[in-house]
Amino acid sequence: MHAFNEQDYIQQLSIDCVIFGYQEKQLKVLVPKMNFKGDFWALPAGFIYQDENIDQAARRILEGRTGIKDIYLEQFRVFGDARRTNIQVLERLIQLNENELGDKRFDRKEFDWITRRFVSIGYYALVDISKVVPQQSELDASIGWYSIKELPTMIMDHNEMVEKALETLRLNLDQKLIAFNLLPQTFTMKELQELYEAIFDRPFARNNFQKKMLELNVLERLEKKFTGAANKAPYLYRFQPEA
Amino acid sequence: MHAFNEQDYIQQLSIDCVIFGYQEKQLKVLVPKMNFKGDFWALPAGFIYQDENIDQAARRILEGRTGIKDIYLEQFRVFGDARRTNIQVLERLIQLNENELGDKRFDRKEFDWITRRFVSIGYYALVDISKVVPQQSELDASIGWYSIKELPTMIMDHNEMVEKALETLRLNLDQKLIAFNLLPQTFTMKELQELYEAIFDRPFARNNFQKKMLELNVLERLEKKFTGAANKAPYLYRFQPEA
DNA sequence: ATTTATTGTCTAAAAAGTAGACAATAAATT
DNA sequence: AATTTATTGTCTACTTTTTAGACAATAAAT
Repeated sequence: MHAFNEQDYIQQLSIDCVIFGYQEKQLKVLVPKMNFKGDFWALPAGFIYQDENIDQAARRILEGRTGIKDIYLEQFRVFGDARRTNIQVLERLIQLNENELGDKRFDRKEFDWITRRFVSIGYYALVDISKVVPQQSELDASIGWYSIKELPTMIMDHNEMVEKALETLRLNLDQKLIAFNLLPQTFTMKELQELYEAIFDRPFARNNFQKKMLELNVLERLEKKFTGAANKAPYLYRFQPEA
Repeated sequence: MHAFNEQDYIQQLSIDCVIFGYQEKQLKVLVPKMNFKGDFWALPAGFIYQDENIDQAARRILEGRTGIKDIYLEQFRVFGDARRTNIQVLERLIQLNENELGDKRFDRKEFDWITRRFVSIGYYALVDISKVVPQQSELDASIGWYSIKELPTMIMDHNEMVEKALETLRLNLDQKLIAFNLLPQTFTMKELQELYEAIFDRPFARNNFQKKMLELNVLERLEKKFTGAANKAPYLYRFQPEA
């Protein structure tokens, strides 16, 4: 672990990540809760090293929280309001944690660095939850998957960020075949449909959904799945990269 | 004019603008040429004041080059390669202009500031060329509208930026009715169609194009236009904000 | 008054999307 | 082992949208 050294990073520029996952028929977002008194939820975030591409930085941050190397990710927007700063959050945090902090108080230099106005590049990522081993950082009290419909109130503009990320995800889904990144390698047509329904928050017609997906010619049908349920076993499909 | 003071700006973060216009049935981009020996074309760009929203900064830069206050603009992407720096460009520029520069040589501090790695937020803007009075800055030898098909080779990654901007513009056109920003207040259906053809670089069927546009219910038909041509005079249309 | 070039719009044909129906089938039940 | 059950896979008819062709309307030129 490196000591924090502001010179290593680009100043006043950060990356915030909306990490989407899919579980229990719900679209979820990975949100750490900070290890302080008071309810401080914040999206996984980080800074950019001087010698690092911004996409690399996003990957580093994502890997740090999910343990996964190869993650589908995409820029979706820059948040650059002039009053966008951590200072109110940090002051409230310090106030609530005065006793506990003791000599662990923030270093003055670091405090100044981090309380300036920040421009943040928003990335969203799509991951297969079953592959994720959420990595708690030292600053986290916990880290968990929250349904998009029951997100905690996060610091700053992080809730708005999730909204914008979801908006972009929906638009991109119509053009790119990226939903598969949220599923295990093999899945049934029903599971795929339920995923779409979770993302778009609306039902799809089963027969037509299947037709549409198969017409894309990117799904490979495998041997049957034996679910153990009292009915016909559905096929398993696999996303077929490059026919 | 303020003296350059690095403290006023966010460091290592810039804004580059792709300003689209439409003229002579071609989609064009406003590109200044730098006032130095050698061919240095660079997109209109600038930095962000500490107390300024990034969108405001983009507007300021745009107004400075076009003289127009109300401009349609949109973020389209962040360019953040680790090796993204002005230094090669500036070194070549200084080399080519050694004699001319004389004591006008760059201030050391300013040079250091500007040659660091930069992350740049790309904005594209849509303007009615007839309203634009291109504003040459002191650094410009000229500023002109270049057809998207005959762009000069610009510094750094600016040509790639234009490509990405056009890509985003095309995608957005399918969803938002923003093409009108490129036209004068009134226009004929044919002019609108030719604009779309210039943007998408493909023909549209006249009858169906007209039907589609009218079905959007955002065009107000005005009195006829008298073109002076030997044929039926077409209607003039106007974009109708909010029915 | 006639010709010309282009615009505005109608309609038919093709394609895409939507909805209903039913056969197939794996497991559970009898 | 036959029957029942729940769900999957697919077919087809219907609807809507898109595309293509055709033609009347008309302002200026002849």
